Amino acid sequence: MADHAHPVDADRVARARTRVPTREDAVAVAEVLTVLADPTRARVLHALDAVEELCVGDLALALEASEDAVGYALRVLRGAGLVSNRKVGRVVFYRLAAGFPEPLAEHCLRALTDLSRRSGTGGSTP
Amino acid sequence: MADHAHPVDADRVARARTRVPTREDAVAVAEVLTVLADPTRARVLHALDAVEELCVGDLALALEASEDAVGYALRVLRGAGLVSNRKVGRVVFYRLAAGFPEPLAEHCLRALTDLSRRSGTGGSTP
DNA sequence: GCTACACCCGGACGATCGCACGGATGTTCG
DNA sequence: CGAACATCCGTGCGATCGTCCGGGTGTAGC
Repeated sequence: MADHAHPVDADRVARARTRVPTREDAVAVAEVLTVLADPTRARVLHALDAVEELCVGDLALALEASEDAVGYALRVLRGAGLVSNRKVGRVVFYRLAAGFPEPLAEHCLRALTDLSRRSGTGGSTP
Repeated sequence: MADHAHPVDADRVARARTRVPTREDAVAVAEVLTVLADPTRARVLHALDAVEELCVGDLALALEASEDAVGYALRVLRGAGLVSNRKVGRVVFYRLAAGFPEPLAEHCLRALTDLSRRSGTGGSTP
């Protein structure tokens, strides 16, 4: 399947092979990250982390986003099992799911927020 | 601009507003995460983290991916400033960029790998 | 010089994503 | 009982993404 049969560093290739995750695993990770890699969804998670619960309308107010956008974001987050909802009357309150991907994901978000604030988006330092 | 003028929990909304990142910041984070949220790119980073340097062809061998896919992944990673390249003759060696986004990103990747291995993609805990 | 090689680049195609729009569901109030 | 409300769902559009294809650049060896 490879276009050339001449590994320059056969040793390193073999070593790398043992430490590179399976494509299957990588796809799973990518799916989780794809869910986090959206401005609206990330902000929804931050908001839900800041306060315990919020309903859809209030969430839209807090994020200054359209209710459609928030609704779609919540739909995706729910599909990924990251948030859970509690229905009280005609209002639906959302919160972070009980088994939220460890505080690690939140760590990840916060760390990257800090990072992006420091160096900007495409900034490199040659 | 909001469709309804009746916040259910005006207090929580105000509190959430102070802790939710700017949309601008969220976009920056989303861009970084989008770069990581791809099976090929994530595996490239893992491989480069495992061994010091690898050239494109060997990288394709280690990942069992087409050279085109690896080439595109490296192009994107380079554009994001996550990898740097060293040219020796006609071979180009890639490594993690000197100012790699802290080991945090790698932490994040590893943690999510572990997570995805435990519960799968859409797994809930009944 | 000329061929083979390792890699890069630009365009094209299919797939997916995020959001806006319309309609539908269940709930509260007069 | 009927109207207003908060939210959900399916559809469509514009944009972006990832990969494949063909051709190009610079180097190593004969």
